[in-house]
Amino acid sequence: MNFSDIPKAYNPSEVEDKWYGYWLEKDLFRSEVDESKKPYTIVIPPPNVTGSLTMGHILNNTIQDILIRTKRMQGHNACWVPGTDHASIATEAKVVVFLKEQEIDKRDIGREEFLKHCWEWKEKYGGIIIQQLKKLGVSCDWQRERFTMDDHYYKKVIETFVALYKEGKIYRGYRMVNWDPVSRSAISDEEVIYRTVNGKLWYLKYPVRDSGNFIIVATTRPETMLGDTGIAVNPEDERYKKFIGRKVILPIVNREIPIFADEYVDKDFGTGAVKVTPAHDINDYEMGKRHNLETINIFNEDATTNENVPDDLKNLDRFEVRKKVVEKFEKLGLLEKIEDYQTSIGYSERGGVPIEPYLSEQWFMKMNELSKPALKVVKEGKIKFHPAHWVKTYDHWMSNINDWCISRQLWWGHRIPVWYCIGDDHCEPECKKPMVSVNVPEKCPHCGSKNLKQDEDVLDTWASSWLWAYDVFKTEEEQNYYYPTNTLVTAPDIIFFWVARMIMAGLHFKKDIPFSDVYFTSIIRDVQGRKMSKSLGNSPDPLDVIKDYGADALRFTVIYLAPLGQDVLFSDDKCEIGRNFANKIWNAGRFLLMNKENINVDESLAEKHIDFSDEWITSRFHQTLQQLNDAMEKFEINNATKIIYSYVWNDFCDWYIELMKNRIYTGSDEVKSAVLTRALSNFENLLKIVHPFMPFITEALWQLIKERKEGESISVSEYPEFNFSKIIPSAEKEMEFVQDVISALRNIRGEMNIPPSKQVNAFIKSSQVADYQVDYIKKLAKVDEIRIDKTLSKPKASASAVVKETEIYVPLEGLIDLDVERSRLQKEITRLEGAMVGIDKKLSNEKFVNNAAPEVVEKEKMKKKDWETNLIKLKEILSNLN
RNA sequence: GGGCGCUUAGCUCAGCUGGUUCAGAGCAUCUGCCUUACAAGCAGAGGGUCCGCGGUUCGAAUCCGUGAGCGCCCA
Repeated sequence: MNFSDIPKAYNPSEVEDKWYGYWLEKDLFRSEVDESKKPYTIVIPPPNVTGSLTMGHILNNTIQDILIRTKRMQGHNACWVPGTDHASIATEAKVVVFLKEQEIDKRDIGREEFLKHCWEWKEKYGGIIIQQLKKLGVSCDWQRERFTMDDHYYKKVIETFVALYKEGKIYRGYRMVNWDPVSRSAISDEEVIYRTVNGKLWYLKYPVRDSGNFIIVATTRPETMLGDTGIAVNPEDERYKKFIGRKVILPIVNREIPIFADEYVDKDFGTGAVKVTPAHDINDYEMGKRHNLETINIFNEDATTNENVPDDLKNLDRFEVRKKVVEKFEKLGLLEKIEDYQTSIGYSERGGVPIEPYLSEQWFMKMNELSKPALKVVKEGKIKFHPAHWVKTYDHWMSNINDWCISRQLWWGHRIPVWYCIGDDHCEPECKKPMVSVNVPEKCPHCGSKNLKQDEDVLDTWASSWLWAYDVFKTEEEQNYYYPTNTLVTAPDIIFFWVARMIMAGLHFKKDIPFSDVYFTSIIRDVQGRKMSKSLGNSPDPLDVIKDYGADALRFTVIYLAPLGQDVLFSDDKCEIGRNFANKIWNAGRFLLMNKENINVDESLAEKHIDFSDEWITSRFHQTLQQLNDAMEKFEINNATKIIYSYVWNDFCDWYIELMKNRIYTGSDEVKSAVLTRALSNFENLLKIVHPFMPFITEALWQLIKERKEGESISVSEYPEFNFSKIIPSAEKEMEFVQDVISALRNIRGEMNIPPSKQVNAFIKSSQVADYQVDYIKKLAKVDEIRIDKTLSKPKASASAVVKETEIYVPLEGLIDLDVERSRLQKEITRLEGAMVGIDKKLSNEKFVNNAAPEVVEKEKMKKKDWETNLIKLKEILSNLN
């Protein structure tokens, strides 16, 4: 191949599809049970099947891919199970809207027909997100792709319901729930989002029966007065004591309702008297139970008024009826006043409208027993959270957990496996009992009737996805092998919805934790710090970003910007970080490949002609590897990118490649071969540690630098192993010295404004500089001739520097500006003097010398000695400047 | 009201269990360069009372207390 044809700039689009296709074709991400290997398992947080990829998914899945690719290369049996979630309420809402556009109401077409539309919808839009994920380069085992409504999984969800029912952990109850009037379904506490809104407080006057008095109540929801069945005051409230036990006439409705005392009432809120609507407020409901109040439901399922209100107010929307009620009060002269009032209102996460506290028959799961062990494993550290501070949030929620409302008045989802006998005339009282069973019961066990009806409701989506960590594995054998999984990577906003519930399910049904580590990702925001949302239009389409910058660039950038536990402020153009980095790697590879055309690669020379720069880069590599392993171990993935970036750019490219050029261009054939052979091997190691982060470019280069056999891939190559003996302090020290000398010379050039085209010479007063270093210094500092002599004296009209007691002079007859040189030297002297003051203060402080660790004191003394020498020399140079 | 997190260079952020001048990186800025891997680049430079106050300590960006501002979660 002619490597000179390799383009100067990395072009991701040419590379990505090709290699992703190759990986899939060679089935490299397939995992099967293999007892001889240790599994490393991740289950994907299943995205909504009909959703599309967001930046959050990018971050989340990149992290998973980094973990799984690293482990795969390190020899684990890496298994990443992908899949999607049916997202009951979200998907159903979309289909409802879609049908509505064709003027179809789901109630008109019925359940069967509606579900057909849902499946069609799923076929049409499901899988888009999976295709998008593939563009990101993720290494999932696609043969294991699961869907929460697959037959197998569906059955498991149903079996779980039945099992928990039999254990007495699931029950049916008539309760006040969070009702979403748009989807006409109950939702869980966690799906309610509270927002502070500017509302009003209406003061309504209720006439007290048989007296000329009124009681004034303040309310944020005047329309609910139609369902009022009592007035409550605090028993200690002197203002109202005389009214307790009397009745008021409820205006408009003309119902007599009692005035009673209850501790719950806050004397300082409003007027101190509150209206009580047991059917439409959770606190009122509790009070109603305590005082045997009537419960009057005034709303239909869609929050329009029902037959329990006066005729002229029937069938009105809740906000419309509010207006009318207030108008009526005003007309009756019973509206005392209206105040502005800030209040917190619960909105449905899905419907986007205020939720309605609503009494209905629902299925609940008892959480108390399930939550206790789930809290314990996290508090004891059996499951580790990253960052750890989420433990507190988890603890708080788990300790205050309520029973979980698991039924939804929806059709798309896992239909509750409960049947009711609607029997015939022969029904027994027992026939009222629900029949809970995995399979359709043939007949009522009590009356023998075959006239049965299944519960209309489906289960909360999370009541299916909480089994995800094990039921994605279909066989006992697989579950035993892959479960518990290793790491869960997820967004912190579903810590309760999903993480907590998976832990409960895992412990209860599998008797073991579902994963040992949970990585909570950052939240991606826009540059102004706003959450990304469709309505704001501030959410970039990741596929566009991939098109513009490349998947590797996007992956790298997002991780580079995402420290553990911190939000990420993202904009497309930040992907330049990753794109430039990819380009840097590409060109390093290009450099090596171009030289490969003229230089033989000869493995037998790999250990020949080694100098300090070779030892140094190896030493740096192993130090990098050590830091990298450590960072990955601690889930500091963001830190890992910085470690890699710095090694690739600052060590490998800036110094190693630059140093190598001397020998590559001017060495003997054998030297050239030795240097290039080693360089390619070093580069291969570099590619391997970058690969989990940037899989495409590293694969492309890995395939180019050596002949590879069909089916080989960097993604299944062996990860480099840290070797302590490869860290060579002497080589690092020598390199540091050479770097310092070069930097000093470059600094002189820069400060003196000497263009690169202008050659200069240098004098070095030292016995430290070895001949073989001189070539490197010449090349990198662009110096023509270097004279080394430990006795030389300073040449006239020269700029100077002192590096580790070595004096460097650059004669600049005619070029030097003495003022510039003076200020250069003075700056360095000032810096050193400042440092000396600090160190003198320390060392003359007896308490420091006595209390500090001896090695710290020793270090300070050494520093002082070095700086002192340099300082003296610099001052001497400055005073002799001419 | 309770809990959590954040505040370090113009911007975005690193700085682990106090100790190398510890005050850093990237971007942005300024200067000089198309030096045969890379201008998506190279070399050099400028830039900060580490939010305020108090404490512990020989020594604090780092630990403790407190105040202010910002953000998130829960009630």
